[in-house]
Amino acid sequence: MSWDPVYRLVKKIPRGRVTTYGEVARALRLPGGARAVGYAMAAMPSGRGIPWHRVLGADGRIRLPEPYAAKQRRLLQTEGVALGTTIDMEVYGWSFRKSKTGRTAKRKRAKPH
DNA sequence: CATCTGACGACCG
DNA sequence: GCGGTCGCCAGAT
Repeated sequence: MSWDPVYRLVKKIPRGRVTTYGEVARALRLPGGARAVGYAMAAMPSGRGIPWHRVLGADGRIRLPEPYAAKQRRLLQTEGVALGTTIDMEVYGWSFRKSKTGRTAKRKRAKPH
């Protein structure tokens, strides 16, 4: 399937920064297709250097089943992302576009790794 | 070909 | 503020 654009976009996410499925879907012109993006992640070939763990739900919550969620949390922590009940998108959130509501511009203070 | 499901998101009660 | 429902796209059965 042609999920290449999705993978490429995810790979573009800087270390220590995260994004949402909806954000990716919008960047790929897939309105409402956030689920499709999630499906793409599930079908993602492992070992491709794709930082899939940097993709979260719009609420900054991990939308993965337990086994994967734990792994994702660990990976994010390794990158210096503060993991609470929900990840602070205003701090670690990252947009593919130049600027968006907050994100890169309004970010509070990313915890120094 | 019809229907359900899913690593989502927004709306409504 | 929270929980439930509907809508979105793609794949599987």
